Amino acid sequence: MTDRHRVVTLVADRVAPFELGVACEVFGVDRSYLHDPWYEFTVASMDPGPLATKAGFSINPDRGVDALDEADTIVIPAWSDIERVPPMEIVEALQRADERGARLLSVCSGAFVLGWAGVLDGRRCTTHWMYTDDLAARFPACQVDPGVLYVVDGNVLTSAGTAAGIDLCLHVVRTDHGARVANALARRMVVPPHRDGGQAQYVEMPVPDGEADEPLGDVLTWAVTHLDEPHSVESLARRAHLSPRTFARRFRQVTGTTPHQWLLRQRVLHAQHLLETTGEPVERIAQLCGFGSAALLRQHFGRIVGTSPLLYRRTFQPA
DNA sequence: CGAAACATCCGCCACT
DNA sequence: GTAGTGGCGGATGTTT
Repeated sequence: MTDRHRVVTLVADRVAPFELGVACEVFGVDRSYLHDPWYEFTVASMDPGPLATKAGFSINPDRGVDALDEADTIVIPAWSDIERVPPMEIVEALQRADERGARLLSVCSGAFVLGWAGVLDGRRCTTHWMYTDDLAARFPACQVDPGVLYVVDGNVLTSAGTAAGIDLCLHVVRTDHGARVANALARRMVVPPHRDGGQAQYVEMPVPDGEADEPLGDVLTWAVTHLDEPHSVESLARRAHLSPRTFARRFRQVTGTTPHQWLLRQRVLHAQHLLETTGEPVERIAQLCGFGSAALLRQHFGRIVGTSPLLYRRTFQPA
C-alpha cells in the first residue's frame, strides 16, 4: 500500500540537527490535513545508531543505506565535514538513484555528497555561501551559482545555507501538491510563503533581506496588488521616486532578480493561484494576471512552472 | 513557428 | 579617497 511518495533522508555521524529538522518538519510530520496521503519519511544512515549530532545529543536512524534504493526523493542535509568523501556504498546508491530519476535534494554542505557522487557534473547547483568557491573548485564540471537560495536542475535540487533548505523543501511541496498546499504549510510553519517558481531550468530567489521599509517595499506590494495592469521599469521607478537605473540596481539588491523577471514570476504565481481556486478560462486568467494574451501566459507558465496552465489546474484543483 | 519591433539589463563612466 | 547616482550603448531577451 505504498503509493505514498517516499522521502529518505541520509544522515551520518555528527549530523546537523537544524538541517535534518527542516526535512522532518516538511516531510516527516503528518500533514494529511493538507494533502492525503502525505509523504512517507525515513531517516537512513550507513552506520547503526545511535549517531551523535553536532549539538551533542544522539539519534537512531530507521534504516541502512539500502533504503536509498526505494526512495522517490533523497534528502541530504548538511554534511559534517566537506573533506569527508562518502563511502562507495553511498556514492553508488546515489548514482543508481540519479539514473532512475529519483529526486536528489541537498541542503547546505550536503551538495558535496552529491558532488562526490558525480551527479552535479554538467548541472547547475548551489551551496552555503561559505562553501561555494570550494564546491566549484572541487567539482569543476558543475556550475555553481553563489547568489541564489536554491537551484533546480532537472531531478537535482541544491539549496544554500540552513534556512534556504526550507524554501527548497517548500518548493518541492509546491511542485508536488500545488501552491495552495505549499502556502498553507508555510503559514503553518510561520515562514513567508516564499515567492518561487521554476523547475524547468532554474530559480533565483532573494537572499534573506534585512531592511523592510525601503521605498521599494511599497512599490512591490503595490505591484502585486495591481498585476492586471501593465507595468514597465520606468513606471515602477517613477512610483518609487527613483531613476530607472537606480531603481533597477536597488531592485536587484532587495529581491535578487531584475524588475521584469520578478514581475513575470509574480504574474505566473498569481495565475497558479487563480487556476487552483477558480474555474475562470485561461484567456481570462491571462488578463487578470496582466499577460497581454493567453499565448504569453502559456509561454511563461511553461518556462517557470514546467507545465501548461490547464494541466496544472487538472493536477492541483481540489476535487 | 520565425522575424521584426521593442524593452530590459548591465558594464562603464562621469558626476555629485 | 569612498560611496552612491544616473545616463549611455549595445547585447540579450520579450512581445507582437
